[in-house]
Amino acid sequence: MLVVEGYAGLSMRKIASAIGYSATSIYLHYPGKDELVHALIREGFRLLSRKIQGVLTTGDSAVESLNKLCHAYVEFGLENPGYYEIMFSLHPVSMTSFPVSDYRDARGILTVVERVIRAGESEGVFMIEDPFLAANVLWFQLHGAVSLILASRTDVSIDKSRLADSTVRTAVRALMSDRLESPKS
Amino acid sequence: MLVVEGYAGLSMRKIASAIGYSATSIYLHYPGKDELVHALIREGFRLLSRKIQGVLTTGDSAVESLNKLCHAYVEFGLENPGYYEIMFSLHPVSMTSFPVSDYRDARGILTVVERVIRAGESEGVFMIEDPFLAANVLWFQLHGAVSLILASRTDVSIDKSRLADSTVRTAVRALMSDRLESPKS
Amino acid sequence: MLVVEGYAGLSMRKIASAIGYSATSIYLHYPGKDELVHALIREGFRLLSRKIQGVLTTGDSAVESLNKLCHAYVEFGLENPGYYEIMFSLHPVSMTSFPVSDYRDARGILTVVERVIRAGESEGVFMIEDPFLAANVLWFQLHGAVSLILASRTDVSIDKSRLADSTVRTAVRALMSDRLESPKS
Amino acid sequence: MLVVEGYAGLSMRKIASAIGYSATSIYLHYPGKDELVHALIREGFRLLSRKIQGVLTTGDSAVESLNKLCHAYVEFGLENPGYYEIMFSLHPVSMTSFPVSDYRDARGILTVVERVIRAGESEGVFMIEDPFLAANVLWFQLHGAVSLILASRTDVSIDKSRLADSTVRTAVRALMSDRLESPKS
DNA sequence: GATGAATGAGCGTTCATTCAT
DNA sequence: AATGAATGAACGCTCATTCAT
Repeated sequence: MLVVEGYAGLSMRKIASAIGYSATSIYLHYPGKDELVHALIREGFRLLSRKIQGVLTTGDSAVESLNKLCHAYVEFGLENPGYYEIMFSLHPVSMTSFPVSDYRDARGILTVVERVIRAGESEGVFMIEDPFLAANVLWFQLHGAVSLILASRTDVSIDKSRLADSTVRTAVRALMSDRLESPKS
Repeated sequence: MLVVEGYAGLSMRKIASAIGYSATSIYLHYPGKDELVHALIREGFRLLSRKIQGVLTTGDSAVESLNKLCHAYVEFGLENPGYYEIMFSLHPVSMTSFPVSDYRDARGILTVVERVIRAGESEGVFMIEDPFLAANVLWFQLHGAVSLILASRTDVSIDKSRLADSTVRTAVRALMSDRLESPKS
Repeated sequence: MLVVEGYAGLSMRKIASAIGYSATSIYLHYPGKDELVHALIREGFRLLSRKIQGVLTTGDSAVESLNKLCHAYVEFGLENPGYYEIMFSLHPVSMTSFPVSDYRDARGILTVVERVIRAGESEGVFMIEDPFLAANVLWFQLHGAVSLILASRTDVSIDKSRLADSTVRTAVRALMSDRLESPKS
Repeated sequence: MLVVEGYAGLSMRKIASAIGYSATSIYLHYPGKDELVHALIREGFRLLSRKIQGVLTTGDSAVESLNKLCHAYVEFGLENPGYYEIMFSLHPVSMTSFPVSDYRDARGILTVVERVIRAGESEGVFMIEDPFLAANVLWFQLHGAVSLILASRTDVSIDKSRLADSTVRTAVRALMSDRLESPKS
């Protein structure tokens, strides 16, 4: 349902009728809508996490790893627009009481990126002052692409996969040439 | 209203009472909510466009221009979360029948970026194969930052302005070092 | 509706269908159920107040006044069980945010009683230490009768009007013989 | 549960989780909610009955007995608002099919009162024409006090225990001075 | 004796929209 | 140009109850 209509189209009633149960039945498994969405978010992170873990191969160079990782992320986003929306775009106001612990999985993904970046530093191919900050910026780049493509905000004249490819290439290359000083703030 | 509550908090009733008119009166000016939001989107693009135009100064180098432009964009997003949301994140489903022509303003902004990039090429400081593609990728980077910051998905331990600064710096630098071949797709 | 089903049977939907309107329409006149019930309570007090005022005649002795007043109160309760319930029995939990000012009307009624009691003192027929306290106790007596009769808790073998009469007589006489000391608490 | 939330807060689900059983299990012991509440009502009467029996001492004068009895009743009501509510205020509509026999306990309490009144007559301190009627009126007085205090309808400026004391005193004294003719109805 | 799964009915409420005036 | 009155649809949610196990 998330895929088709996005979060806005996600109502207890619709879910119920979609799965062939009464709306009441959902409340047997989740205390309320918040918790259900919450569970979906966790599931989304689990899927993304698995996909990312699955793509990494020991023996790969840092650049190769990063490339795979970025492509996996973008692919996940484009293939799971509903999950992606609740994971990364759902307005905070709708997310009251969502346990911070559940974002640990998300952090976990960022940590993987960070680790690859550090590996690249060891290999001498990346030169980063603040790997965590760099991981965030990388994430922004990928998210920007996924987000705008999903929101159909990109020019139809450009192929989406070309956009994705360029984004990933730019993102990875940015790390390779990043030998300038970091902000002093 | 958009600023305070975001798109979710935007209802005809609330708008009506906020402007001191009856809800019915809105329908004298807009056929429906879609068209009203549509108008708001145009207004948003007008604001962003004006902000970006206002920041550019003749005589600036391409890099300087690009820096200013990027910062202006990010600033606009962070200062106008509601506008930003409907301009770039609102789910397509809610946007049926939105005339494509209205995205011309948006395109206009991209075109400005593209022009600056071309100027940088003339100056010899940028080396880009496909300036339009590059402009899009640049946009993705900025949007990713704005979007995730607005959605409160960034680690609280990192200062938001530092995130923004790093993003802009990375984005601009990416253009400067982009001397590799473009995708063959 | 209150008459037939009591407060428990008072739902926005039922009201709506009872008056031949949609449930939504009620919200055009009252912000919510609380306020609607609130308005009903005020209306109830207005009715009771009018009934009590209407029964008092200048020239009556205090005892006569009190008798009429008590009978009017009991009669009101028995004839308007729904109103009576929300006025005097509705559980406080359902009454959050009910402006205290609205109970001023209720107080007003008590004040009338108090005034009559003071008049009786002047006439030398009542001897009361604390007229306000006495007015409350009198109220308790009447309310007890109304409340239990409405709740069908009285023995069916006793005629309800006889119960009411006895209650009123006892209540009035209690004031006449009250020449003992008041509590020292 | 009745004590904390009153009848309104009494749901099968809540009861079930409170006693550590499933909601379904309750139906093994009671055909439905009505019967369960019914049982609670009986339990309430048992508690009240025991309290009243326990307070009576052989050797007490009728007046003393009556005083103790009245205080016990009021105390029970104020201490067990939930029980008191279902015993004496619950709307008849919710009580369809409640066997009248179960009110025998209630009657029993009234009978105790009646007996004390007759004892007082023998002692020459009470002069009552219809002891059963008088017992009812006495009950009304006490119930009125309990009911209005529980419903938070009394003026906050008057101490509740003072209200209770005055009520009891008035009630007892009413019997002592009741030497006038009864209604002719 | 006990339960998990399931449900229909109902709740108060909000929404975008229409229409006669 | 403006509005009050009205509505159907939908929302999240709670309830007492049933039934197969």
